[in-house]
Amino acid sequence: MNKLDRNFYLQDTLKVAKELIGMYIVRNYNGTELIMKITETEAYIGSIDKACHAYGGRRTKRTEIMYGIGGYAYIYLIYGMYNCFNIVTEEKEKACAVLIRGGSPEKGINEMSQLRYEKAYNELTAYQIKNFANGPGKLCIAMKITKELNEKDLLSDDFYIAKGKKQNYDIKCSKRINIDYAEEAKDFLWRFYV
DNA sequence: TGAGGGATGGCCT
DNA sequence: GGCCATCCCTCAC
Repeated sequence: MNKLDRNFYLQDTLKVAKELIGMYIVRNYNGTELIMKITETEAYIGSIDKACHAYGGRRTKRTEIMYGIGGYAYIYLIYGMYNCFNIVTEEKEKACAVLIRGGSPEKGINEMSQLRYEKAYNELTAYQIKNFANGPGKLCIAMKITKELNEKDLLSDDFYIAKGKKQNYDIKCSKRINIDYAEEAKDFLWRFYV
């Protein structure tokens, strides 16, 4: 696969969030290559964004990786049970990131199906297929993305993002999800999907 | 097809 | 001690 280089991640966060649509998350899990096509992202823009963990320059042990240079994974536990996978963007100290909100399985589908439902893919119901990875927590379950991958460099060989074939996606944008606490920032159109 | 609620634990004040 | 960038089941329609 055609791995993205560092410069890609150093661009404007909204641009990165949009261009990630249609690209691939590649992960080597116990010798099996898992590939997920990205279908939904959200941008979180550092100190100015009330929905961002780094809003107002808030800097803690958890958010420290966001203050580093782009191209690293920021993975955290949400609601006590689920992981969310983010990609840090832009230069050091910007504390911006893109949340991967959804994807569709491309390779290693049966392995991912086992991780997700403990069933072979061809045994899944239509409902389960529809809900395979259409949410940040679900996507992380399917690819076994856990805290162990937090702060990992996405230029590594076993966990990275790869360019898709040149395709024209009809990319839509909308408000972000479940950030009602973020006041005016909840209305920013920083969610992208196909 | 959609609303309602419970599970669950790290993080931060 | 309260808050969460979620998911899934149940139940009604």
